[in-house]
Amino acid sequence: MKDIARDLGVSVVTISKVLRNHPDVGDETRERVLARVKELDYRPNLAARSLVTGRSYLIGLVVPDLLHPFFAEIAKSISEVLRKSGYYLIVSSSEEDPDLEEQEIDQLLARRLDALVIATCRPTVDLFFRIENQKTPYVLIDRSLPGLSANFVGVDDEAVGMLATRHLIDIGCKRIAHIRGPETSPGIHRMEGYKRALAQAGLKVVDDHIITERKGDVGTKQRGAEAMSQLLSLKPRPDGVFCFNDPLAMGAMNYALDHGLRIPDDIAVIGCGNLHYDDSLRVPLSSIDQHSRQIGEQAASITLRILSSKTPLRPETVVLQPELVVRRSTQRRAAKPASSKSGARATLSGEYSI
Amino acid sequence: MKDIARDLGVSVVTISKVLRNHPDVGDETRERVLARVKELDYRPNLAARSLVTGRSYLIGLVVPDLLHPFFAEIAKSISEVLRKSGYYLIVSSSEEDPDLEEQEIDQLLARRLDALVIATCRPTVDLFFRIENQKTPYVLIDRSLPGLSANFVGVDDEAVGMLATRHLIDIGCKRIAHIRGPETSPGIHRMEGYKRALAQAGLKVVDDHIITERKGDVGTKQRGAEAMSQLLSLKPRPDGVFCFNDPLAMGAMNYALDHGLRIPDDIAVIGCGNLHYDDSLRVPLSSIDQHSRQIGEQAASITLRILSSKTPLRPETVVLQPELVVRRSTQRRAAKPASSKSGARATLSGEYSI
DNA sequence: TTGAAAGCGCTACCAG
DNA sequence: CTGGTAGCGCTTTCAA
Repeated sequence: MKDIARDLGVSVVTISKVLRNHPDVGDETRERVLARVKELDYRPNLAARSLVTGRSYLIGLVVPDLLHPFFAEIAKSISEVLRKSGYYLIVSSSEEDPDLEEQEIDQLLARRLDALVIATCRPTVDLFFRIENQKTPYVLIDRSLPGLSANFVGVDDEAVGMLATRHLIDIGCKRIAHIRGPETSPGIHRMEGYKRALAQAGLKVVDDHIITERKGDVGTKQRGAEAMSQLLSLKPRPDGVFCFNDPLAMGAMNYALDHGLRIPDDIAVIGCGNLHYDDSLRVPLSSIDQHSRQIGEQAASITLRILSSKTPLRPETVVLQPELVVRRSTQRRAAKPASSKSGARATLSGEYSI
Repeated sequence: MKDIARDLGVSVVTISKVLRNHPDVGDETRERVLARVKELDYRPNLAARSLVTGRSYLIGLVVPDLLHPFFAEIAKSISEVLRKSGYYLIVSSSEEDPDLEEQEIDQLLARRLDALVIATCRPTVDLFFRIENQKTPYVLIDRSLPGLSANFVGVDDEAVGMLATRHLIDIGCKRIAHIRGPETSPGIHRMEGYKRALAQAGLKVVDDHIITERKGDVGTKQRGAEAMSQLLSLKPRPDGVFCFNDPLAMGAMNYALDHGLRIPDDIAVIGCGNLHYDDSLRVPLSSIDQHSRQIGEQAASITLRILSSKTPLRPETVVLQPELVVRRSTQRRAAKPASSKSGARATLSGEYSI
């Protein structure tokens, strides 16, 4: 910048103004500066700029696993929305490791980002108080934390559990199992929904029917297979399984099929996530859609709202209603009429905001 | 920092030293500083630091699509390697849009990152000369650009095409089609490999057997279905298809199955990417593994090497050899013995570096 | 319309 | 071991 100033015989201030489209600058001068800037392919140092303005136009996103399509899709939708307002997304992955997540967040805080969007895998709230201390605004997605009043966008996980379980009941399952997720809010609430649906139908909760994920595990597909093997050793054998997510369901289905069972006739399976490959599996998988795109978009909107507001806003919560997508893995002969190539969408659409 | 200095009656310089583990500081002073830092949960402003040191410890990664597991996996592996050396990854997605990619790269350059890793979707080299002008080191992955002598890590795409096509020939296919990829180096070279394998086997290249992706398209799965529908209208019908990647193959298989064909008996299908769900599909999909993890790791190593070298290194090229993974979609009755649950791995392992 | 001076938060350099 | 001074590349403020 100094160089350009010297070359052109103007001051750095003038250049700075031109670069920011400040009106206070003569047309001819502006042209000359622009020409030289283009010539040199000069780009102002944004880090230096944000040091003085106090705004980086950088938003951090922390997810537990970028390889999971659910989070990849969220990253994509957040990024799209932010970009329109000139914000830029930094994505980082905690690999489902609370300690790594802390490091990542520390790093992002130290870089003085304008805001953070976090799908946390931490069990406690302490870290978030520290974030608040730094006055960095943040939005939680997918997973909420009890005792923390923060911005949150996610799906109604209890409804997920109820929708899935009730569907299994509807198609005639009597012994419904649940391969549950981790000890985060979705894992907990989906299981609660499962239990509640059973109770409402007058069915008992059988302890052996609930398979708990061991911690610190990676391959959720293999995970699903192990869980299914446990379930199949039970007698009487369950005739329906609600899986915490689709990768788990995929592994579970594979195991059942490889052991000679028919899906859904011998055992029906439903997952959650409605991933794009669900309809191409050995048996197309019924699932609960959690509206990942919308989660991202809402999280981004809230972030932008906070950033553009002069006064601190009070925390906002957006809970999306899940949606049942029926495919072959739960379509029994005499069951519901609903059916189509891409799966029939049913019930409970819409969203509400508290 | 100033505040701490005032509170403790020491200078900011001392604090700075403590924070960077500089040896030149008294034990007692160090303790006092550390204590106060912890107390305030103080984090030095890394942006300010990098402004003066000229190093941000930030590496940018630009991929065409984060939702694609291939790139997600690369992102993950790069990040893991870099983290160990204290570098941090900024991921951004170009959505297969050359203009967007340019914007993203401009943005990253303006932030003065230490290096860039790019899977480009641009057809021309101009942008990269601009990057070189800025003296920002970069490594190309997956896609190379003719006429550009840059660091590159990728798979031998011609070998991919040959391996896949030869395999189809081996199992007895006579009319082998190719659903090709975009006009980037992998798309081009895989097709060349396909043609070469045909030629080597004395088979003719039939124009109608090569389906070209229309540009500016999104859903590669639907893409595959459309391509397959074209192929099935041919007479005589092809009896084998090599697809540019697995999502494409997934769509193609679905279409064929939905139209009453048997895979592999009526038509064999092979893809590329060896994605984690390949073995769970309606017909488990044979594929060519491109070693995504290794691509990421190598790219990260090269980056680190450049960053730690005082003198500019000359461009490095790493070409990984692809690997055939056989599953049901190409396993015909009387064919190769190779077979196992997770697919049999065959041939050409290893890697070489030029 | 232009630019000189001050300073964002930090580190490099060198004198004490 | 400690700290004053200068300066990274930019923007802000305000006087000319």
